[in-house]
Amino acid sequence: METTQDFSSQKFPKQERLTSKKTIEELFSKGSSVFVYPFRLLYLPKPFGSSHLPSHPQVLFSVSKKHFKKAVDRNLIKRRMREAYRLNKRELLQAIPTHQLPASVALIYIAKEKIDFATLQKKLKTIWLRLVNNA
RNA sequence: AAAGCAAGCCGUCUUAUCGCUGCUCUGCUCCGGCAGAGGAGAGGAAAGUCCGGGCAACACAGAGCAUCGUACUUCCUAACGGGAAGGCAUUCUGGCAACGGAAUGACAGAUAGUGCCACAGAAAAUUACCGCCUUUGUAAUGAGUACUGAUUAAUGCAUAAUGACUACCUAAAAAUAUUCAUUUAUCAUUCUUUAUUAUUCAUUAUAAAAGUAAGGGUGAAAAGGUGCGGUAAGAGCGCACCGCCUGGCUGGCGACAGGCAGGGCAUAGGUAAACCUUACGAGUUGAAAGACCAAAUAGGCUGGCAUAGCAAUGGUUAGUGAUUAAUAAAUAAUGAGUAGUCAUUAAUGUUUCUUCAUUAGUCAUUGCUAAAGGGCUGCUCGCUCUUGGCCAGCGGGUAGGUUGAUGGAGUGCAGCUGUGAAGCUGUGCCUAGAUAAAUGAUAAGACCUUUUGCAAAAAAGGACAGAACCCGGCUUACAGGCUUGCUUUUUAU
RNA sequence: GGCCUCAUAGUUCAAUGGAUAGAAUAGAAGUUUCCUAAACUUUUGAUAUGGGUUCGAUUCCCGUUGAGGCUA
Repeated sequence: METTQDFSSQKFPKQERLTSKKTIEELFSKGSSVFVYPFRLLYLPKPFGSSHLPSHPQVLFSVSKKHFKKAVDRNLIKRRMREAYRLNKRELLQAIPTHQLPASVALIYIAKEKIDFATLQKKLKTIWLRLVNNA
């Protein structure tokens, strides 16, 4: 496991995604949030004294069905968000010291219209910096 | 060639980099996975969830009722509210017509019953009302006839009066008769006008009775339609044609069509996407169903150890009592003896032993109970707080995982059967399988569309839309392109 | 994923299949007032949408769109 500490990897395997229903519920009920248009970011810090150190947070991307009725649009935005995170993962993770990394992060798309990939990337970086300052 | 309509088909492509999810192979592994290579990875509607089926769990003797759905016929199909072929109706259209063509149709039943049909209208379904017609009564008006009265005029083998003549008689006269005249009066007839009465006819009004359903401004809809006859007036009352109903016949598997005979038209208005009737069908719930594996945790269960209580049995220990036997010392008595001392006895004491009883403890076994301690009030009940252990096994089961779950009522081609939907045979082909949920992002190019532009080129954009167990349909959305057929127009030969 | 309900003026609601679709309130204009408020008068709907049944549809039936709810 320690060998996968390599930040240079642009991979985004399943361990780095948030899949557990329970932790999602916990995140949405207890997590603190940061808001930068067009995102809202929910995060949950690591449980105190947990022995095993995850090298990366578990991330979840979400788009509201109310704002985007069609599944095609939701899929497109989620894919763009995922790519933005994946391609900038190294930079983003190095910005935060390892012990301060949140355990789980939910990235929620708030805007009501589609945004192109470049600006999406920029906004993702700014909201991540806000998260760093808050933590 | 262009345009329109219809049917069918396709529905962006290529490369690079970085990724995502399965599959196969190889290697490594701490057996959880990891690495490398190869190859695969959204649709015609994947959508809506409107029908139907598979599959699964539960329910279920059978039948009926209720509820829901379907509704021209025959066929196709696993099934269907889908499809095919037909029938009928409506609309449009070609044609002089016969006869076609196209589109649409929730297209069973209103002659089983109930309900509703606003406004208008006589009336919305029983027929009633008005009206028409006939008869009768009454009234009025008009006409005719008759009677009566009045009136006017005319007429008269009428009457009377007067006069004359004649006859008779006579003195004369009167009277009588005849004839004539007169015109007065009366009467009669006719006519004019008028009145009354009666009657007849007509009209009107009114009342009653009978007939009738042709007509009655309306309305979406008015009790078969049109014509002729017929009638007091009318009426299928009769007849012709059309429509309707009934029953045979012929053709068709059938829906139905054709024709014949009869009924004379009624229990016949519309509405069943009003209730309803008839026939047929439907058990309920959905893959987040269901099946399996299974951490952690927990007053689940079982066993063992430990704990607390109660009861019984047995063992053991101790005490007490009784009993039996033994017994040293002390005490008492007796004897020997001055005494010490010695001996004997004692229903006395002590100790030990046997047996029995009882009490207490402890142990074991068995059975039962789980509680115990504290607080609130002294007790009971009640409430409340603390403790309620350790080990092993088992069961259910949470997180999680596996499965269900992707090759099938699949599809291209050919042949055969069938009008066709479709079926059968042969042969070839195909292969998404995610699970907070992959199938992408970026860059470059090609293709297409739009805008600007003479052009070159530039800019913007790439339809509708994303599998979630699977399949058959239906519905809805859709830029653009291709093929075929039909129609129209233009050009050329 | 599955199931159910609803849609009427700007807003909140009403309506038996029967016709100009009402009520309250808001908005606009006017009257009143020195001005405002209050009061009074007038005005504002393609009944979400497209079809069908019916003589006639807000109402009945079908399709589409949107909103809300239930289930796990």
